[in-house]
Amino acid sequence: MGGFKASTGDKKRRIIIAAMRCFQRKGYVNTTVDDIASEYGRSKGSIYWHYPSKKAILIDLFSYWMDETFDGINAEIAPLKSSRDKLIRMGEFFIESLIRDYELYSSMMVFWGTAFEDASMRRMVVDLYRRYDEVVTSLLVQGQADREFSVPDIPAFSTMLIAMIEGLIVRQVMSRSLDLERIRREIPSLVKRFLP
Amino acid sequence: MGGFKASTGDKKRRIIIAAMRCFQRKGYVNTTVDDIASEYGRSKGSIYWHYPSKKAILIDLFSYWMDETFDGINAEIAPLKSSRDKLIRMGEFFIESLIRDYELYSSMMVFWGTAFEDASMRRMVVDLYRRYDEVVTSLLVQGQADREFSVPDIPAFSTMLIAMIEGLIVRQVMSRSLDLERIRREIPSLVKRFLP
DNA sequence: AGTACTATACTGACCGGTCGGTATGTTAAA
DNA sequence: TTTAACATACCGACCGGTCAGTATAGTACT
Repeated sequence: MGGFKASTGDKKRRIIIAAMRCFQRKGYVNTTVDDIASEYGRSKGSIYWHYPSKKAILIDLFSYWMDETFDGINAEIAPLKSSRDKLIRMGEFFIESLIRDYELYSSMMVFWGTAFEDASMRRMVVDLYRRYDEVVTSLLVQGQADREFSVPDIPAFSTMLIAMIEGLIVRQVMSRSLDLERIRREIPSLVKRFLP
Repeated sequence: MGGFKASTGDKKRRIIIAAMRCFQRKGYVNTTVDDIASEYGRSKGSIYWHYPSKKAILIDLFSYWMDETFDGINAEIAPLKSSRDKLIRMGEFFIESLIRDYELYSSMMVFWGTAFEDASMRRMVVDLYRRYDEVVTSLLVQGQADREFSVPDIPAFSTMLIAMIEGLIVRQVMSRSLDLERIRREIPSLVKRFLP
């Protein structure tokens, strides 16, 4: 993460970044294509040369972010052996990302906003859930197989763990008032209670 | 909950219900005032006789729901003695409400959507968080004082418990695919792990 | 080197529909 | 006959999307 570097004359990438900044400041509905164009430093027509619609920009931004997120997670947990440690690291990673790239996460939350209004965006968010679920569930299965811990109901616990992370992100973006450092510190003790 | 009865010729109440149904189907942005009027069974001019703006309807709906929710929670947990039981009951109550009044929760989620776009709506959501926090924190403090359980960091744990509930609601409204009965069954064991 | 041609990238005026909100008139009950 | 409650017709700002034209840079032929 922390990525989104606009270097190589990749126009679409640059437009995505411009859009991200606008969405972050004004939300999706309140951002006009002219806003994006002016942040991009070009005119509106130019935007439409690269993208067929405003929504296509949002979708592209979402896909990009989703890929980056999963690459980040995998890189973080790959070197660890214990499944419990991987889950702890995953939780910490999200909170650290939220602290570091707050603006990014903030702009990503517009997806949730649009998903409540738009079926095709909702499908993308649901796909994201599915991918989170795959990761967490496989870690719970692995840890149980290795006799690291035992959980009564893996799908239910997986769902609840993911829900907690998501809830924290949503809340922080809304209120900007959480003591994230403090929460990060409590993650190991929390996961250990969860998975004794 | 399960309320929102339109009986007493209270026009504003009826308008709120009509708006709720529309928001639930189409989201806030995609619902026009004409939609609300037609669901209300009257014309647009009539809506504007009762409410000064579309947003005022949303805000009124939110306040109404917020009050109902906290009344519901208090009624549920009042008869219980143990703080841990109260927290379990609270969790179960939310899941049960989500199963029973799915449409209601679904329409409430438009607040989150608008809150990402609109500062005044965000303030209302933040106020809701504050009220949740008050309830959960006081239960954790009480339980700790009664030596029922011990938590290392009450604010952090309170935040995470609330985040989990919120995350579950958001996800269910998005995906409609959770096995909520299963999750409800796991709440006691989860809270007991959380608060040993 | 000069010319012709082409693909890419961009401009900005413009259109057309939508929708929140308003102005004005109507009805029915007290 | 007053007024709460509603209907109808309308306004106008806003904005996503279009399009005819322009600029630039690479290529190919002479």
